[in-house]
Amino acid sequence: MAKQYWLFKAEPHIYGIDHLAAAPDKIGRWDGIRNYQARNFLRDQVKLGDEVFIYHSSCKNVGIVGTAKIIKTAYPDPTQFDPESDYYDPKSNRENPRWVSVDIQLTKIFTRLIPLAELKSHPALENMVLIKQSRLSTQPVSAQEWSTIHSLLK
DNA sequence: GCCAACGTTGGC
DNA sequence: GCCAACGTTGGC
Repeated sequence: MAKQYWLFKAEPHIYGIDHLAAAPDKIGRWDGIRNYQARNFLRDQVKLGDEVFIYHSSCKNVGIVGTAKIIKTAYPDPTQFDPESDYYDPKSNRENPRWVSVDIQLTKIFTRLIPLAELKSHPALENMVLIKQSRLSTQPVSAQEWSTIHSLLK
């Protein structure tokens, strides 16, 4: 199956591209996803080698800040079992975990943040899930959108 | 901080 | 299964 592209949202003050850049081998666990639609993408469709835009949300400068690749596909998100975690889910259990994580490795920090407003104003991006459905934290990106967004950096 | 959009919960 | 109430996301 062909490589697919994704967009993952993060609140940079909690876990953003800087955290990923500072991690050993620039590898991080993408956890804390607690929305079924977003979970289903992670669990059922995200594959090894797929590429991902990292998007910063709920902050002063919202937009795409870089890219990463999938280095480990879905496995149970350990934070759901940890009562100390903000992402603890008492209704989940180890026999039948409700939530999953994937591991990603940073591939590029963009030379500039591409603001949401710029994405919204670009005609070729008007059908992006990001723009059509604003409240989805992991979402597919088409190959054309992937390429268009990279062209904005030049 | 406001508020629109939308997901979740729970009574019936 | 419906739907009102409530909670969360996320841009501005």
